[in-house]
Amino acid sequence: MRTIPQQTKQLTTTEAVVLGLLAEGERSGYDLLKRAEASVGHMWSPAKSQLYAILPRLVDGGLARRRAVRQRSRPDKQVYRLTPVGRRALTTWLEQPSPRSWDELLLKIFFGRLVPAAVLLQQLDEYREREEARLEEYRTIEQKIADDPKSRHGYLTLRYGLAFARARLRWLDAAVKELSE
Amino acid sequence: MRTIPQQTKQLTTTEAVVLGLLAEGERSGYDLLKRAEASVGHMWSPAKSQLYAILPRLVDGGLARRRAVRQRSRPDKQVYRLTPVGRRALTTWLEQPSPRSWDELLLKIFFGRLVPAAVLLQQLDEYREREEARLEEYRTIEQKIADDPKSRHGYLTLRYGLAFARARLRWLDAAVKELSE
DNA sequence: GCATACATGTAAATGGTTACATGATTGG
DNA sequence: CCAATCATGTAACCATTTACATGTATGC
Repeated sequence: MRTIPQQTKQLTTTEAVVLGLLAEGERSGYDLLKRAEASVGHMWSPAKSQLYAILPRLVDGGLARRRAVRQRSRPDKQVYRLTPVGRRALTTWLEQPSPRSWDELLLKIFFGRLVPAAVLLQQLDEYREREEARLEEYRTIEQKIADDPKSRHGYLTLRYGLAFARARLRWLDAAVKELSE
Repeated sequence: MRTIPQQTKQLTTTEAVVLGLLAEGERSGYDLLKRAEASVGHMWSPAKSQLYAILPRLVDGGLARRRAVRQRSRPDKQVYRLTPVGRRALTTWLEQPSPRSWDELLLKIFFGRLVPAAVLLQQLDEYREREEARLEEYRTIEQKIADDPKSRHGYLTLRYGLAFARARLRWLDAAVKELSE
């Protein structure tokens, strides 16, 4: 049995996003920046310098392959393509439980077509619990400060928290429903 | 005319938060960590090491003063208090237009009692425009991908964006109303 | 006897942003 | 002629996190 080269180290969010975009097909750094801007960029957008730093790293790690493309009327470019190892790293990232933040959860949903719906449902479920706990916490705080005129400003931000915890739970419900079909 | 010592450099968000908490009164690093956890921590919470790094910097910059407190049954501690310069730096930060993120906007509201309501209303107003633009953008995208089965996952995250842009606008309305009284 | 709260820090790594640098081609 | 697009990077800086380090006092 041969051992498959493994990325032991965890992907950073930015790396995962780059892999996710690369999963659509062969792309140059410039392409990736444009694509990101128009889609996933609303959730996560790397700086140019960071992107160009990451791409060679992915190649070194065996997650992507580079190919030089000659062009006449444009500057030559390097295009990158996912390797099977890279694709595996991406799905592993997608499967990895307990997203650390909403952004991460959303990214996993965004790139979720690469993975069975059950994986996403699990991610959503885990987050639901956290969100419910948070809502509970906010409600406790609310009862403490609701009518205290001194905490007017704090109360405003708390109301933001309450509204958003509830909205997130509603979205989670809808997402679970949608992905269960 | 004497020149007042000025912090020319912008405060980082974490520094602003520390100043904000210090505005409540004299506190030790340990106190600040506890306080943050229970209140502003839901929006912004610095690591321990960062807090302990920032406090001496504030003293160096003339924004805070340090005082050693001897204790019998507890380890001795250092408590920090805002100087007038520090308070000024904080209100300048609060007044500074165009918050770069929601987090920053929320923090400014949270510490907003230190500043006339008009300042906050201006901040809210600026953000409203941005949020309306964003909602517009999302709606444009929605029309493009709504019925494309290939963008099911992207559509889910877009719906998150739409729901939240709308929720933010509702919150902005409520906040403006509340602060206009 | 052990966990927790009190109290403060250092060292190292990392992940990311901003600014700088260059240059060809296309379209108005 | 000028602006925008295509194309790729380096250098410097920064804010922040994680891990390490130490020690007392209180309450169960």
